[in-house]
Amino acid sequence: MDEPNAIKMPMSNEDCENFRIIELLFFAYRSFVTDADEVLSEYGFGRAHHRILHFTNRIPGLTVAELLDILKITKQSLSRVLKELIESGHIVQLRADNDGRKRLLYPTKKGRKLALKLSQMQSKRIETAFANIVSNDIPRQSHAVEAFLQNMIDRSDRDFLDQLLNEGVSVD
Amino acid sequence: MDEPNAIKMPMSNEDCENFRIIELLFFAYRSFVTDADEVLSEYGFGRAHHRILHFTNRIPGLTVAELLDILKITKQSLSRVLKELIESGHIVQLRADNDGRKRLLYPTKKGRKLALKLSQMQSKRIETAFANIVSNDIPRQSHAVEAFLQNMIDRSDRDFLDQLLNEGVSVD
DNA sequence: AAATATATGTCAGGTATGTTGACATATATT
DNA sequence: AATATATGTCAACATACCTGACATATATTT
Repeated sequence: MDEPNAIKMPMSNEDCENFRIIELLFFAYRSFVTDADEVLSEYGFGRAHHRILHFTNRIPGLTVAELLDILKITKQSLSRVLKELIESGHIVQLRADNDGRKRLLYPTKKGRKLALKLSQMQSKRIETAFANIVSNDIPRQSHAVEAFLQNMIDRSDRDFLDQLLNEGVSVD
Repeated sequence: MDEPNAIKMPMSNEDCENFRIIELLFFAYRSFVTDADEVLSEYGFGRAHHRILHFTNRIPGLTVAELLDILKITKQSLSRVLKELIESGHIVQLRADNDGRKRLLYPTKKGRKLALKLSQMQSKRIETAFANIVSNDIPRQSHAVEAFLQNMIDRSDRDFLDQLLNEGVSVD
């Protein structure tokens, strides 16, 4: 009964200056996190495991409370995933000498190895993205950022998206 | 029975050059997406709704298949969320003239308005992040990227994280 | 010493967003 | 007429988050 009232004009940069950056962030981040997924699934792990493993390796001896603060999730949510990482021998908990309530989290050798493997995969993508920023992107810093994000996106996505978002769709 | 074998050394840049970028991406992206959450929840919407709404506004008249390709989710998953956006009057579907099977997605006035509101929130953070790249970050493009990502992170997180990740934790 | 606060863990149930597999329908194409 | 394509829908399930309530061990305060 309502007439559809469909708006057929695409949103333009006049509406919002940073559409391109907004979208690049979305796709770049997706490619970035997806790198690790395949390896993680071999262990029956997900992204939640990855985050915990990463920060435990990066800040060995951090407490559960600190980890919760970093990840901004609830202890119940952390608990389940952390338990699996402990059972699989990737992380250990040690009682703090100065305060017996605190449980300090440390990676094991196994945990360190996996964390490095995952980080190096992500690092490789980042390295390539930096390397492929061509020098005529320098004049404006925003261009370097834009180029970086663009380069972070999977090749398979990049062409498809560029076509869709830049050439656009006919507005009849 | 197993001795813990806890590793107490933090991972360093020698292990992996881009730890800093990896972490900045994580926190920057989190701040970026969290901007919209509060507004979305007023409508009973989540991030899935946001993504659909965004691309429907950005590419009005896109098909369901194209949207699935962009979001890389299943049609069953899309369906549930899209249905809510249609029922709430943010998106309409119109039959394609040239192919009656296709349902073209368009925002309504209401949908356009919400999409713009959300984009402008995110754009504001991006704008500020660009503006606060100080000029001595220019020499290397990577510095501009790093500064940008750093500036994208919520103030409240930034100081806490900087302390935790740079000054580190005592390794006894 | 007793009361309280802190750090952690756990039980139980709920939500949002994704998945797979099977099947239905309408429209195009061969 | 047969097949392919675009979409929708039913059902069951997985992951990763949530809230609320309660338990336990250790520190700190009174």
